[in-house]
Amino acid sequence: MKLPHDSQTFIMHCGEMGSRWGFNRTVGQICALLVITEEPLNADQIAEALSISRGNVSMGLKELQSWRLIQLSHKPGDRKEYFTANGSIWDMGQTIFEERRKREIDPTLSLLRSQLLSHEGESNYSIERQQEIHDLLELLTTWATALGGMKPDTLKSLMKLGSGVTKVLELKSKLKGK
Amino acid sequence: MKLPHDSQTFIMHCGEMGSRWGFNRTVGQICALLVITEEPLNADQIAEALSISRGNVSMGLKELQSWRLIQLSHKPGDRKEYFTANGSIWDMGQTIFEERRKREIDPTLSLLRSQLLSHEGESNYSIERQQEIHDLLELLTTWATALGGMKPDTLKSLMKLGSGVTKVLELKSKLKGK
DNA sequence: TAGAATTTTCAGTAATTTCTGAAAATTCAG
DNA sequence: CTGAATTTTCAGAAATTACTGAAAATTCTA
Repeated sequence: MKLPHDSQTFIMHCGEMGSRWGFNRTVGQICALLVITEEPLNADQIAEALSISRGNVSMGLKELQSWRLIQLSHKPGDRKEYFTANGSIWDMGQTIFEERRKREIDPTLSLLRSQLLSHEGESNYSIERQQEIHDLLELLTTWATALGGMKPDTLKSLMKLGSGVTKVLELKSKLKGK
Repeated sequence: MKLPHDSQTFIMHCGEMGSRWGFNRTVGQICALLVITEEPLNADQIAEALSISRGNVSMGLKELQSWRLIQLSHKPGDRKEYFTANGSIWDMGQTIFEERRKREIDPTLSLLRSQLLSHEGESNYSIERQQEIHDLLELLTTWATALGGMKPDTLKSLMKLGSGVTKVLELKSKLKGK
């Protein structure tokens, strides 16, 4: 399978960015390939398109499944497994956001909870700071969950508000004040 | 310098999480140490507290400065450089958020812009998808910039709204409708 | 300006992560 | 069941990233 030049460029870029996004080069490339390809692809096609080993593709697909970013499908009369990107770009964005929260925030939140439990009442600079981090992460998590629960369209209109949210906030606090 | 057990635990945890947060173990540890320590520390103290080499501390501090997460200070009659965490936990959170946007989103946005420019008018599945990603990232960036510009308190009250934002959104669209 | 104090750099080494390819496991049609 | 098709696993190799420590550079004092 020969890919057009711009697809190549995009896939290679995603490979290079992969590690910054929380996975490795190959996983980034496979994900990009599936996103810009309309038809489902099987592992052999992916391996050939990206010139990587069959085993590596298998591991990459497993990883992408754990991120809930790809979807498995089958073709009649073909025993191979085929894969496509899971949902719209927007859906995938939300999924990545959510998964990263789980991997990057949850473990720390859980550690801080236990730290603070076993030092209840005590008070020194270190504990106070850990408390502050805990509170920030907790707030962030609640907020992220709220956003994650929104339909893409609602979320989109919220984001389009941009800094206009401030005004809406003021409005709200005025109403509440009465 | 002997650190209390809970500080050790926290620092080691941050070291392990470091790579998920976009830097390496040592950088995570140094950052954690500075966050939970009230007094400014110099490079030798950091090296001793974490049992790492002087050179490694130097590199780590450079990295943390590039993230704008630490602040340099001096003591009268002491030529050494001392470091503290830069701002409140909340400030640091905002800084990390912003820096990560620069490192994780901006490069891709810029690549997609040029891809789309050189394929204007054309239309195939791959290009369409790249366009969608571009639009999502652009929206995200605008939104992030708006949030980044808010004072911590404003942002905090926005986040506390949680899913309540939806209601405010409805309110706004009603007002606009009139 | 000399030289002591301090920081930075970087070559070499250590540790970690990723990748390959072949063998093992699984799945499924007949 | 059998065995061919397919996927998964994983030991070892390759590539990448992180760390050390000593030498070079810088900064400051006197």
